[in-house]
Formats: sequence, C-alpha cells, structure tokens
Amino acid sequence: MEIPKAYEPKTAEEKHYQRWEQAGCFAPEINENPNAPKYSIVIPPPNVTGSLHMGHALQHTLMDALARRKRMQGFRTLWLTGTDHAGISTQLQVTKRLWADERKTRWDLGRAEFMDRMWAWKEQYQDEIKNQIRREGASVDWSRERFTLDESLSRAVREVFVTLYEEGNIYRGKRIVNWCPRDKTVLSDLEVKEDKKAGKLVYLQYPVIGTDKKLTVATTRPETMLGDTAVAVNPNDERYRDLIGKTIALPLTDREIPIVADDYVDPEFGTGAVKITPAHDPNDYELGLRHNLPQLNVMNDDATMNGAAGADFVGLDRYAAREKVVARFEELGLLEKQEDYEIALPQCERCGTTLEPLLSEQWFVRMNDLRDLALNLMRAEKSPRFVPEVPYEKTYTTWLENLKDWTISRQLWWGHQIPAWYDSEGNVFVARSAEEAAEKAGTSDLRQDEDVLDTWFSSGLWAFSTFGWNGEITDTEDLRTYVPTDVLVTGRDIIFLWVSRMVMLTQKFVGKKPFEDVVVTGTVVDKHGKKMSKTIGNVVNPLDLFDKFGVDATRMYLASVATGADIRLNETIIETYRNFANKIWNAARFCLLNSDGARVDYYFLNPQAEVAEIKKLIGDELIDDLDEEDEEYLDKIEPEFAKDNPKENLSIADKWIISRLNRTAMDVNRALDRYFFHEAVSRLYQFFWNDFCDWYIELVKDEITAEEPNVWRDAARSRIITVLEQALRLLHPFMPFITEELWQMLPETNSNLHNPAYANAEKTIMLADFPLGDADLIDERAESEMQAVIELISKVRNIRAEMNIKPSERVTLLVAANADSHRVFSENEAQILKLARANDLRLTDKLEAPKASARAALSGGAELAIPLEGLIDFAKEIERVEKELAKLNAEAQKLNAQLSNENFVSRAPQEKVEEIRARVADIEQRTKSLNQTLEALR
RNA sequence: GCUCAGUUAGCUCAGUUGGUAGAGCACACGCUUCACACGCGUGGGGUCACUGGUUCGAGUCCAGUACUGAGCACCA
Repeated sequence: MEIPKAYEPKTAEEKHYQRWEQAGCFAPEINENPNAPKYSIVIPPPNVTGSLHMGHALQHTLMDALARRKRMQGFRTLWLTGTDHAGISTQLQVTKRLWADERKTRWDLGRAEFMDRMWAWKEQYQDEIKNQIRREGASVDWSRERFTLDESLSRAVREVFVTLYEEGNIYRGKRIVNWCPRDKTVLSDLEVKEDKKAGKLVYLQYPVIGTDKKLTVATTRPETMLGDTAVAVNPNDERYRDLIGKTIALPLTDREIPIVADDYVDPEFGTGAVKITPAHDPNDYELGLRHNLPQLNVMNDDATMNGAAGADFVGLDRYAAREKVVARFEELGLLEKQEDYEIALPQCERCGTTLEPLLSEQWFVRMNDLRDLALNLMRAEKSPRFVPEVPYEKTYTTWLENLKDWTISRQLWWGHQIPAWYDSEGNVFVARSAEEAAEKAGTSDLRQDEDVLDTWFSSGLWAFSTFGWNGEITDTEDLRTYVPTDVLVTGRDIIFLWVSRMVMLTQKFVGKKPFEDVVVTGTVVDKHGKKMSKTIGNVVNPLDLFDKFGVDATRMYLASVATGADIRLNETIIETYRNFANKIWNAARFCLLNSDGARVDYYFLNPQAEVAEIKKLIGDELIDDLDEEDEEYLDKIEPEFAKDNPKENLSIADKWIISRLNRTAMDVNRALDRYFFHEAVSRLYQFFWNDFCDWYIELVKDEITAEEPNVWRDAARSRIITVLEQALRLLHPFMPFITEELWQMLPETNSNLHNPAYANAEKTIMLADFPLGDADLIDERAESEMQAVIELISKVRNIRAEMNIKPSERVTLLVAANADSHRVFSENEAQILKLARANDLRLTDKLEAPKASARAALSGGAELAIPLEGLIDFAKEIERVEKELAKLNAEAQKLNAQLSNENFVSRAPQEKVEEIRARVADIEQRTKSLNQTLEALR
C-alpha cells in the first residue's frame, strides 16, 4: 500500500462529501430502525447577503459534531439547512451594486425589474453558501433545504400575520419610528446601532407672549424647532412656575405654542425647559399625547425639510436646515450660546446612516400575549436551557419583561409583502390572498400594501415553517417527529432578534417548544481582539484557513475554544491541529503498513464480550459437548485454551490502552452531552497523541513489525488497528474528512462496523457505531502498572538527558522494587530496554549500585540506579539529586504543615487525610533514598 | 447609569461537586531511534489582577476595588 508521508487535506476533502451526499447519508431516511430515537437541529439560516464567515464556520462545526455523533449512535438524525432572504441587508447590497455599476436607484428600475436583480443575486450567493457548507463538511440534509421566501414558508407568514391581526395582536398605527433616510425604511429598535459623536448643544431663546421674558431651551437638533408644538418645564421648577400656561411666539414661524408642565422634564439638565417636537422625537411624542399637542411633521422621508417647515427651509437637508436655523437665531439675537456636546446618535445597523425619528404609519405586533408565552415557559420549565446558562437566561428574561411592541413593516421590496389590501376609501382588508381580500371587501378594486415584513418575522417561524407548516397544513410527519428540535446553536447577538421570537411564535402556532437547548457561541474576533469588519479589513475568510490548514484542523480549532467564549483567531493554534491531523495520518500509516494478517475486530479489545456472544449463540448446554475439533470455540470459552489464544492474552500495555480508550470514549460522550466541545477535543488530542502514539505504538512496535508472520504478531496487529479504528470513530464528529479517508484504507473486517441502524448502507465511518466507552473495560490496575513502566522509562531518559549520555550509548538499569513491581517490570523488560536505550535490566530487592551511578527514586518505593563508570560527572549528579530533593522537601513541608494542623486532621474527610499521609510517606521514602544517593556520591 | 463577562507561565487559552496549578506555542539542550522534523526525547518558566471574608483548606464560593470587553437604558 502506498501512503504519502504527509496528510494532504485536499485529497480527502474533495473525495468524500459528494459520496456521502449521494449515498443519502445526511437524510434521516438512511436510518433503517423504525424505533430509532430522533435527533434534530435546524440551522440558523445564513443570509443570502454574501458568503459565510468565521462565525458560521464555528457554529456549523459545533452543530456538525453534535449531529454526526448522534447519527453514529443510531439516532434518526436530521440537520435541516436553508437560507434567509435577509430583507434589508440583501436589498442594500443589490442597491449598492446597482448604483456602482449603473448609477441607478431601485426606483429607476421599478419594482418588477429590481426584484429580478434581487433574485439573481440570491441565486448567486445561495449557491456560494451551499458550496461553502459542503466544504465545511456539514452533514446537513439537502433534501429538506428551505429558503424563507419559498412558497410554503411565505404562506406560513401570511397565515401567521392574518391570525395575529384577527386576534388584535397586529395593528396599524402612527408612531415615532426609527427611520433610515437613505434606505427609506423603518427599522425595529433591535436594528439600531448607537454611536457617540461630537455635537453641539444649542441654547435657543423663545419669547414668551405678553411678557418681555425669553425662555431658553437647549437642543442638539435645532432644525426640529420648526416642528415644535410646545415647550415643557417641570411642574415643580420654581424658575418657570409662573410661565406655565403662557404661550410662546415660536421664532422663524408664525405659530404660537403653549408652555406645559410635565414630570418628564429634568430640571437639572440644560435649562430645565424643553422644546417639544412630537413628530420627531419619541419622548416628545409621548408627552404630546399626554397634553394633546399637534404633531407637526416638518421632514420628508429623505430627511429634507418639507413645506411645513416654512418657505425658507423647504427642500433643505436636515443638516443644512440646522445651520440655517442657528444662523437665523443669531441674526434675531435669540441665540444664547452653543456648547460642545457628545451625543449618541442612532444609526442604521446596515448602512450606518444617522436615523431620523419620524412619525409614520406602520404595522406593529402587540407583544403582551406572545411575551407571556415565552416568559411562562422560562419560569415554569426553565426552557429553553441556555448554555452557558449565565448570563443568557437572565438577559433573555429581563429583555422579555421590558419588551415593547414590534414594528414589523419595512419600506422595502425584498421580502414578504404585507397581506393587507386597501380599497379606494382606505379601508384595510387583511387576508391570506388577493382573492380572499376581494371577497372580504366586496370588490376587487384593491391595492395591496406596498411594504414588506421585517425579515425576523419570517425567521421567527423558521423552527416550524421549515417542517411543512403553512397554516393550511399544520400537521406533518416531520413536525411530529422533529419538533421540538434538540438544540439551537447560535450567536449571542440574535438571542432577542431571533431566539425569543421563535420561542413565542412556535409556542403560539404549534403549541410546542421550538428547541430544548440553546448553545450560545462567542464571536470570532481577530488576533488583537477586534471585531472582524470589512471597513477595518481584518476579516478572515474560513475558506482561506481551509486551504492553509485543512478543514479538519480548522474545525478542531474552532471546537477547542470554551463554549460561549469569544475566539481570538490564532493561526498558530490551528497549525497545532494541522500537525495533529498529520500525526493521526502517520500513526495510521504505521498501522496500515504493518497490517498484513490483521483485521478490524472489536473482540480483540474485549474478548469477554465475544465469549458471552458465543455462549449466547450456541447455548450453555451445547458447550459441554464441544470436543477438540471445535477448537475455534473452545479457544474462546475455555480458560485453559484461552491461555494460548493470542486474542485473549492481553499484555499490560494492551489492557492499558484499552482502558485509556474506553475512558476517553466516556469522557468525550459526557463532554458532548454537556456541550463542552473543548473538553472533548482536548481529551481526544491527549489520548491520540500521548497515549496512543507516544506510548502504545512504541511499546508494541517490535511485536508489530516482526518479519515472521504468526498468530501472535497478527493478533497484536489486529489489536492496534482496532484501537485505531475506534479512535477514528471518536474523532470523526470533529474531523470528518481525515477519519473517513483513513477508515476506508483499513483492512477487511469480518463484521459490519456500522451501527445496526445502517446495516445496509454504503460503508462509511459516518455510519459506524460511535463508541460510548465501557466502564467494565476501565482497568485501574493496568493503568497504574503502566504508569510505573512509563515513570521508569521517563526517569532513565531524564538522567540520560541531564548527564548528556549519547543516544547510542547503551546503559544498564538497576532497579530495586517489591514483588509486584518486579513482575510488571519484567513483563515489560523488552520495551523498557528499547525505550530507555538500555541493554540490561537487573531487578533486585535491594539496590546495590556502584558509587559512580546516577540514581532516582520512583513511586511505590522503587529505586533506580544507572552505573555510569567513566560517564558520570559527580558534581553534576549531586546538583541534579539536590534539585530533586529540594522539590520533594518543599512539597513535604506543605503537606506536613497541613497534617500538623489539628483542625485539618479532625475536620477534613478521613480519606483526604489518609491520602496526604500516604503522600508524605512516599516522599519520605524517596527523600531517604536520595539522601543515601548523595552519601554515596560524596 | 444599570447588568453581565474576562483578568491563570513570555503568548493564546484550559481548569463544575473547594483538596498536589495544566496544555499548545515560544524558549533552552540533545536527537537523520526503520509512522511522522507538521517529528522524537529532556528541561526551565506561575504570591492564578488586587483587598477582605467564609472554610481545616480558595484559581475555584462571597463582598468590594482596579483594568479590559460586551449588552441594555438615558441622552432636551
């Protein structure tokens, strides 16, 4: 077999995904077990705005690891995929391109043609996204792919809208909204970003009618004074008490406005008098309602001034109008002063334009009922369960408690058009279709609302609309089977925008939770901790990392960071995992190059299971009738035969690696159950590199590479390749490509390695049974015995390195130990000699070594000496031993202090005290031995 | 202003029932040991931000302080 010396990720990555997809491995239908438990995840649909970023790669890695493990365990596993039309973001992209390429706006094109451009864009990026998801190795079910503008999903949107409207939970009304003058649409509060900017606080004097007084107001937005309909002061403010009820001659206009009293006004701020512009400020709007003030809108939707602003100002941009207002006040002698003032300005999250609070007619969702659904679920059932629990559960609850109505109309074209129709008199008819609306109106002379719905309105239905629910159809096999899904993996930035709304809407329309758990991932930031952004130019494209380090290595890296923590992208660490992939490759290469006569057979790792299996198969009574000719069976069930059976005769090293493997499998499963991806990754890394490569391969190397074929060698070969095979399965959820590539190279096996649920499927590691780990195969004794061997070898190596003994120089090892250790060391003599580069191991009860020896104390009271006649540097050796003694001393001191503390001895658990005592005893013994060594050296 | 998170080896980070502080990288020394130099072996390196408390015992629990970051609210 020709196997390249270095792992080439591309080779494996290009080969397997397509095969998996074509074999139907990603669809739950691959599962042949009608009683299989289900496992489902719905992808947070990427926006068709552009290509995928590191955040997607992170989330997809975690979802894939979860899905792959459950699938391997025989769960009927569905990971549903799809994309989101992402209203404003996508429209903005297309608008930008249209302007850049053709200097045209959407209105130049008209709605129909602009929509054609939108769909073309969507096709292009949807394809790109799909290819990227494939590249990531994500095991999503393409047969159930969805897009938020699909017919069925759109129907669901209309159904939900109509229902909420009929209940009175959706209404149309005039409110102050966040208006983007560039995109010319309203935005919800959650789509607003705030940014602190340098501004001016301008003090304007308003003459009070019937007096010679002037009332000074402070404002950051002088231009809105053209829309003032009152000035407000605090009712308890002594300075202004006598002015309440009087009127003001509003400069630059011919209007007279009242002075009103309202608690909203903070007497401490500015002058304590506030100009009130109900049509251009949310607080003023509220105040205006309380005092029945007119709402005078002085702006157009592009933030230029309209006719109501007066002839002098009409057509001016808001900033030009601001300057002009200030200039005019100055001319009139009414400008008191201007101060520098830092102001937080609301900005459009998508395009960055400063928003204008604008009074406008929009559609809203009343949140009271929906909010209660979500709050009750959290209070009564603690659902959804957030991971990490703190602080998201708290943030989520607090947010729900303070929830305001949700503005859902958007003045865009890309999205679900609002299912409301108007007749010529402006009466509104909300219906599922134009036909239904016509029926309700009694006329077909209707005009549909031009606006579309907030993207998050349709995303809010994603948890069930993707399973076929569309209002007309409300019960599907998929809905029954897969909802609630098991887990949602998403970023913390959309807990409110998306997670909460899915909870509310799914609960309301399907009567179920959308998902059990929510794993909140951190943000992938650059190596300086800065958010990745196109403007800073620090965006890292996952595809580049895939090219550079391989998909598997990148996935391991992404999974290796603690769940929920931000990921400061560190290519050096990805390189570590690239090296790890190469290590796996070469360990497998070694096993495969020595695999003649080997077969993958789990019973090599658990012979007792085979015995039990055979007994079950032939029945206890028949066993007694077996004779010499049934040797094959006898070997397995009769102890005296088994002794000679290489399959059952396990060395300490074998038992050790089997124990380590099972321990690892249990740890990995437990970690994944708790969404501790990083723990699973680190356990796998340690097991594979430290246990399997550093020790097991080295310990059995001679046996495996023996030239002469024989049953013992072949058993050893089978054993190591079976351990490897199990390890590949454990690694598969994180490293799908390399594990499949290697798994396909494994020698023939006499049993089906698939989970029984996939007995007839095409052979692939992704359907192999995922090892759960067997507690019965954890062998504490073998682990501690092996630990002693490892300690001995390490000590010798340490001495060799510190004494500068050449690798070619063979040494003699003198070891004094008790009977048990004698057995362990002599059983592993060959390995010890090889790995410690020694030519002789002499085991005795008492250490008798020449003066010119290097010595070390081992745990369990064993002692080691290496005669170094002519090689030893006494001064150096003394130094080395003294260093060791100092270390032991420090530890002993700490422990003895504890033991001499009466409170500790009496109050700490007995076993803890015993443990400390045992450690002190061990240290004392070592110290004694090392002191003797020093004596001998001097 | 409120809330939350982080502060552990030179760097990036692990460390969940409180009980001997870990990894990778970097660094130093030595290795063409027949799977791997994307490698092997060995080693040095930490008053776990600070102050106080609870406890026999605190990186871990509690309170506060400092710095860093995030979210929310307010902003005439």
